[in-house]
Amino acid sequence: MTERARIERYRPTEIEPRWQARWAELGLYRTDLADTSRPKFYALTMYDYPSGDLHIGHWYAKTPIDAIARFHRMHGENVFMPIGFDAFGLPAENAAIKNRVNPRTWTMANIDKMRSQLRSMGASFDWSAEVVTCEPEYYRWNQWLFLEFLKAGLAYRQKSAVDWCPNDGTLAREQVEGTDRHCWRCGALVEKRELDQWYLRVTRYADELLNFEGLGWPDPVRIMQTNWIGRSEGAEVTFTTAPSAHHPGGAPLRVFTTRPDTLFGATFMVVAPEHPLVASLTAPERKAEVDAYLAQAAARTEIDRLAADREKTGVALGADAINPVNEARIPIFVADYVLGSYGTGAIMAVPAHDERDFDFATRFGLPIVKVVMPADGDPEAAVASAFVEHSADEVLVNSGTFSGRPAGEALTEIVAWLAERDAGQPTVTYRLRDWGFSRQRFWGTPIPVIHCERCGIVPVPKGDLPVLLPDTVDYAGSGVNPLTRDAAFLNVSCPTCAGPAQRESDTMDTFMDSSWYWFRYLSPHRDDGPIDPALVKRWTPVDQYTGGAEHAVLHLLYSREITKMMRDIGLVEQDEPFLRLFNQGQILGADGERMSKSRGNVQDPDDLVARYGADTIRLFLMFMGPWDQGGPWSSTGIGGVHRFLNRIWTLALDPNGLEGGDPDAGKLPPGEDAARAERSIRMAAHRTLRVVTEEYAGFRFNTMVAHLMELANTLFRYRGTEVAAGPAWNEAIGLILLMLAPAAPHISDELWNRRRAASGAPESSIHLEAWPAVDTSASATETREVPIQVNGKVRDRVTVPAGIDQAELERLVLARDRIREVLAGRTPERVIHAGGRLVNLVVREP
RNA sequence: GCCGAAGUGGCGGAACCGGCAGACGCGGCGGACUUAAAAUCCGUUGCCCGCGAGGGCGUGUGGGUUCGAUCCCCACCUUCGGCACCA
Repeated sequence: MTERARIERYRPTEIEPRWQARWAELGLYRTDLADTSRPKFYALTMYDYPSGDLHIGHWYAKTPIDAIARFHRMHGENVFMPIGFDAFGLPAENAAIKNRVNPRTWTMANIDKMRSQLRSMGASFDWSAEVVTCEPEYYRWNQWLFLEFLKAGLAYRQKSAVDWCPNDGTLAREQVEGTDRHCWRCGALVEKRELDQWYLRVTRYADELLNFEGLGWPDPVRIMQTNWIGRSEGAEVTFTTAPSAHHPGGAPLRVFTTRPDTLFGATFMVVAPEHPLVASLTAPERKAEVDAYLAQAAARTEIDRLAADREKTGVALGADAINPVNEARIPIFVADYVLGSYGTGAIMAVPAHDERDFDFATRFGLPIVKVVMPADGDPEAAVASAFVEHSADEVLVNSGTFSGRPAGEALTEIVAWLAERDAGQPTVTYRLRDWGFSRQRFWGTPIPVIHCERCGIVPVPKGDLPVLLPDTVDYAGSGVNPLTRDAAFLNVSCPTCAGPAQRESDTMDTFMDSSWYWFRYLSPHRDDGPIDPALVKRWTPVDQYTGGAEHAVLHLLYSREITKMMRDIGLVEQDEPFLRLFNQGQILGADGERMSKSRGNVQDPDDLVARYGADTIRLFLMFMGPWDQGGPWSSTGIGGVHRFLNRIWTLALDPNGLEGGDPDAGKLPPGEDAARAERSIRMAAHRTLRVVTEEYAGFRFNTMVAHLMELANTLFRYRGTEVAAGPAWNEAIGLILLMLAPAAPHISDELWNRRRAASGAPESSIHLEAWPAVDTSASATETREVPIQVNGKVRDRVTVPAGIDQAELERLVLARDRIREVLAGRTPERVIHAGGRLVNLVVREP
C-alpha cells in the first residue's frame, strides 16, 4: 500500500481539459477537405436545437459516433465530423414573447452554453465547419434554393386548410399535441382554416422515395417511410351525375378505388365536405341540412373526424350518380369519413366489401349487395359484415357479364372494359402530400417573394438576398407573426414594376434548414453559392449518419426529398443524402418519461462530469446496453465503469504494485511459468483486439467495453508477478490503450504519453496512432475445452489439443469415467460433432 | 384496428450462423487491509433439493420441428414506438 501511495491518482478533471486544449492546439480534428491522399469518411450526427441545456441524452447520441469517427481516423481515413445548430424554431419565440427579447439573443446565448458543454465531452468535432442556421449566411441559401425550386416548378402557392388555434393563430403540424389535438402552448382545441400557403412539390418523388436500394438504413425507418408514402394501386372510375330538377346532370364524378372488381356492388356514393360538386349537386330542399353538416364538419377537430371507432355521419345531397357498368342510379351523400385530400375526394361505396361503407349503409338503411364471395358460397345469404378478404378462389356474383369470373381476373377485365369506354383507367394514388412549407412565424427564414398588385407574385431578385429578418421585433404579447405588423419589412417596391408592393410575411418550415445542412458544412462561409460543388462531389453522400428514429418521416424524409430537388435543379449529382443510417435509442428520465425541464427529470451531464470525468460518462453510456435501445436513465453502475478506468490507470502506471487483500497477489497462476504466462497475456490481448475491432465496426459498444474490462481483469491477475512490466505485459497495455482511445480519449492519451515520457520519448497524441493489427499466432489456442452432452444435457467436458480429429475426440469422450457412468452401459446410437464446438451422445432412454 | 420493435437472474444486459444460458457490470453475501469508516483488493452469487458428489427446474405463455431451441415455425399474452375512416 506504500507502493500504491507512490503513484499519482487518476484525476480526470485535471487531465481532460488539458488534453482538450492540446488537441485543439494541434488541430487534430480540423479536417483538410482538400486532402485526397486518404479515403474520406463523412460522419454526421443530427445537429441539435439549442434549447439551452445539454442533457445526458445529447451525450448518449454523440459519444458513440465520436468513437466511430476516431476509429476510422486510426484506420487511416480522412474523417470529417462537423457540428452545428438548428437555430430557428418555436421555443426561441416563446422565450422571446415571455421575456420580451429578440429570439436571436436567446438562441445565441443558448448556443454559447451548448458549445462549451459539447466541448467538455472531448468529442472530435471539426468546429471550424460549424453551421448556425439562423445566421443570414446560412438562411440566405434557403432563400436561394427556394427561388430555384420556384423557377423549376417545384414550389407553388395554393389555398388550403391549415391547423389553427383560436388564441395563437396558425400552428405547424408538430405544434398540435395529444389525441384531442390541442395547441401545445395554450391547450385550446385546434381547428382548420383555409389559408394561402407555399408548398414544395415532393409528391413528384413518391415512387423514387420508395426505392432504398444501396442504402444501409434500418428496416423500421424504411417501413415507416414506405407506409407514409402509402403507394396504392387501383383505378379511377368515372361516374356521371344524373339529371334532376336542380342539376342538369352529365357531370363526371370521379372516384379512386383499389377494388374495381366490386364496382357492381356500389349502392351509393360519398363525397368529402370539401368536394367541388357539393354545392351544385345539393337539392334546394336539402340545402339547409347540407350547409349545417358542412359547417359542423369544418369546425370539427381532426381527431373527431378521423377516429376510426366514431359513428359515421353524413347527409344525402338529394342527387344521384350513374354507375358506368350497369347504368344504376345511386344516391350521393356528403360525409366526413371521406377525405378531400386523398384520391379524388369521392368514393363509390360498396358496403358488402368495405367496413366503413358497411357501417354507413347500416346506419342509413342503404342496400348492401354482395358481389364477391368464395367459389362455394351462397350468393343470396345475408351480409352480416363486410367481406374484404382477397383469396385465390373468389368469384364475382351479381355482376352482369362478369359474374362467375375469378375476382382477380375480373378486376383487370373491368378496368379494361371501362378504359375502352373512357370511363376509367388504372391509377396509382399516394398518401404522401406535398410539403406545406409556409409558417406564420417570425423566427424562420423569410420566404423571398413579393406580392405586387399589378405583377402578382414576384420572386426577390437573387442579388437582393438575403431577405433579412428585422433586428427588432415586437410580439405585442401575442403569438401572431410580428412580421405582419412590421411596415419597414413589409412595404417594398415591386422589383418588376417598381410600384408599391408587400413582402411575403410567411417564413419557411424550419425543417428546410435541416434538409441540406450537411452540404453546407463543407463550405459554411461560402458566399457565391449554397454549396461547393467540388467538395460536395468528393465528400457526399454522408457515409454514416446517426440520430433518433423520431425523425423517420420528418427530417429523414425531407432530407431525401430536398436532395432530389437539389439534384433536379442541377446542384448535386447524388440521389440520396445518407448512405448508412443508425438510429440510436432515446434516454428517458428516471421516471421512464421523455426528459424535459417541465417534468423535472432532466439529467445534467455537467454534474456527472465534475464527479467522474467525461471518459467515465462516455464509457458508461456505451456500456449501458445496445446503442439502438436507449431506456430510462439510471446512474447505477457508473461506479463500475469508473473503477475500470482506475484499474487501467493502475495497470499502466503501477504494474509491479501489490494490493493487500489478495492472498495470491504477486504469484503466477498455479501451473504457469513465466513463458506460459507471457503467452497467456499475449493471447488475451490479441483475442480482445480481434473482437473489439469487430465490435466497434458493428456498433456493439456495450460488449466492446465488456471485453476491455475482461482484458483488464486478466492483466490484473498478473500484476506484481515476474511478468508484469515485461514485453508481453507492455504490449498488452499498449493495445488496451489503443483500443480504449476512441471511446475514452483523454485517459488513453494521458497514459500513452506518461508511458512515452517514462521511456524518454517525446509527446505524441495517441489519436495519431494507427489501429493495431491482430497477431494471429498469438491469439491461436493450443488446446480447447469441449463440452460433452448426453441427450442434449451437458454431463462433462474435456480439454483436447486444438487440432484433434473427430475419431480421436470420440474415443477420448467415450473413455471418460464420468461419461461411462452416465451412459450406464448403453451404447450411443449417434454421436453429434457440432463443428468441433461440442459433442452430443444420443442414447435411447432406458 | 393496422405496421414495427421487444419480453432472459434482484437490476442493466451477454450468448454474432440452431450447439456450454446468464459474459461484463451493478447490487447482495463472505473475506483481506484498517483503531474505525471510506477507498482498494480477493472470493462467491439463477431458482429448488442435497452435508456432499450430484440431481431437478429455468430465456413471457401454450404447442411444434430438431440429436440439440433464448434463436426456427404456429397460436396467444404483455410492454414500447409509429400510423390511424387513405377508399
